[in-house]
Amino acid sequence: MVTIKDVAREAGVSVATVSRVLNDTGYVGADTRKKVMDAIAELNYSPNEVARSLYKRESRLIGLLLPDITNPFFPQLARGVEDELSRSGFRLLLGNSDENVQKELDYIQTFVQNNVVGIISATNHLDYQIYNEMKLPLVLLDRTSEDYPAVYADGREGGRLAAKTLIDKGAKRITLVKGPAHIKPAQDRYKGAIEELSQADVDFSVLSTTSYSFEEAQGWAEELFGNFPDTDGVIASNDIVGIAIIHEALKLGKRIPEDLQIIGYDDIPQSKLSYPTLSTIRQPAYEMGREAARLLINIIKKEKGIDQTIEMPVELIERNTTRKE
Amino acid sequence: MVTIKDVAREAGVSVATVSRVLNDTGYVGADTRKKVMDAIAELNYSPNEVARSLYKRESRLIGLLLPDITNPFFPQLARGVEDELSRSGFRLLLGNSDENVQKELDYIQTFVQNNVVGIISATNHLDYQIYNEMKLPLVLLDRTSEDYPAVYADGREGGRLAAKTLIDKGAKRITLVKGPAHIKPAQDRYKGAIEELSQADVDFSVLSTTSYSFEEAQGWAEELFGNFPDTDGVIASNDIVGIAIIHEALKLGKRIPEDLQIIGYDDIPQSKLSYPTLSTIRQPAYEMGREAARLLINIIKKEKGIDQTIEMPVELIERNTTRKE
DNA sequence: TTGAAAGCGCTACCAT
DNA sequence: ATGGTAGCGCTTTCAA
Repeated sequence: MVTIKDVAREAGVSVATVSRVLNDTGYVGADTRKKVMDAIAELNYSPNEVARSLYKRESRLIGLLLPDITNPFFPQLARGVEDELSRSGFRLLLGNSDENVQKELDYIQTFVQNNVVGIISATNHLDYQIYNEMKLPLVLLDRTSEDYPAVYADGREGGRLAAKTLIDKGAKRITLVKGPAHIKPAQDRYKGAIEELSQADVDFSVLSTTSYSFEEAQGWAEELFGNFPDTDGVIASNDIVGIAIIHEALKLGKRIPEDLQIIGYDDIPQSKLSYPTLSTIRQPAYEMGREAARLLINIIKKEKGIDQTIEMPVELIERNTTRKE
Repeated sequence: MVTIKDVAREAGVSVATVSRVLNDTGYVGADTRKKVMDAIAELNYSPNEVARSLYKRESRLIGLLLPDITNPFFPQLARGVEDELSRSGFRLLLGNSDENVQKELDYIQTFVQNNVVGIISATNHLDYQIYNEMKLPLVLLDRTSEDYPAVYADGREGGRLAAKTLIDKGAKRITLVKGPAHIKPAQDRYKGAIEELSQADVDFSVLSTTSYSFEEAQGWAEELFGNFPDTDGVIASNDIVGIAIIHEALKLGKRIPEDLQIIGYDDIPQSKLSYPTLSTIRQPAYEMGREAARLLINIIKKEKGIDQTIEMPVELIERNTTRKE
């Protein structure tokens, strides 16, 4: 390992001087600078971030806490975060919490132990207690909050939009799939949809579910048609569930969208590869990730916009599981 | 920030003693140990990993380099890696390379600068030069290699299996979708399929593609039926492309699997949510991730099995895009 | 404009 | 069994 000492020796100067050119701080003579630069190039030196971090008590690392990267909504978020962050030279320490408080705490501890300079969390379970105690900048992602800066999509509006779309397109017996109770954004959508549904001249029922997972999605779909066989419009809790419902409906011989309309939520990439392609409410996941990263960087740099809360717009994507009318 | 000094003071002992109980090294009297433990609990102390890392010249961090987490095959790998790694107390520094050499180099530099104790790379572009120069333990994932320990699925066999399946089930005019040239595992599959195809009594054509992405998958599908409208069996380069092909085929009014059989590759979670559900060759992505992590940990601990190369089995998953017969 | 040296929090060696 | 302390690689005073 080549250290700052080696560079200093090679350049014939002190380590202090090398540090100065490295960080572009304080006075350094032009020729001295050149000697140092040459030595750095010669030795192919790059500074040890750990030593830096120890002295400055902050690293160039940012902690990202996700429920589960295996759920296709989150890679998009993560990618947005990473792309934006790396523009400012930050890197990502990643953790999946599985909505498990202990795992979440473990990761937060790791983050703190490694001097991360900020945290982005898309987690749903934890109460703020722990976040309050640590003094690190925190941005919540895919999550609203009174207490912390947050980036999220307008779930209430999304729910309304989903319901309104189905109503406008003539669905009369709508089934609303209610997402997991502990996931806040899922409840927002639900509420939005209920608002719209209860004011309209339609029948509607609710199917409560407890997960978004691939494994269970098919089960929800079966349950749905078991309980509400004559439904002609489904508001799915997300695209995965929506796609599972398409699948089940086709198996039962229903015509989509003639007999049954379906609208999803999220607009994950594969929703345009379903057959028929899934109409859905789009959350701009990648952009949400970027915004969260941007916000966190601002906070770190103590620039304007701190404590901001950014609500991203939601958008109807009309594909082929809703009628053209 | 509470440091080892604070604990020492609180417990009325020296920092050396605290360090000993922390690391369970050397002699510590039972009562002293208790005092220290109490002080740690009292102060809610947890050691600064950065300081540790600086002294020991190694952290508890491992670098994971992926082409693109947004491609649904990789989250599975990543999750397997993370789950296994965290059992041994390691954490993940994540980077997406986009198969871009510069990004890859940047991440490797970050890894080194942060004293990671090992690297797992699922990248395709880089020549080994850079990996050779750094002395860190490296495990290649989803990638074969003469020079490094690697975990991969048997692509050759997978390709053969895919081809054999279609042949056995009576496809006569098969189109083989060849994956991106720079992706080694894609070429292995291709070769395996060619082997089988060229020995069988079937017509076959090849469609060359340059990406696996969602965005372009539909384009490949259109091109496929444009060039080979009467094909009755498609070996897709992966599941995403396979699903796009289902989609396009249905649009063209083809019956699946009566007129057209399709077989995918990977068995990503959403392949069982397509309609019809996609028959495919399964790569055990999650397990591959775990194996890679396990292997790396062994190497780090200098245990047996170093330099191992682990070939994971591939498996035919029969769903509804192939005939039952 | 430059260098010497203290110190970031920790581990491990050498004493006792 | 315990404590003192050097040193990991770096940054930042303070002096010169």
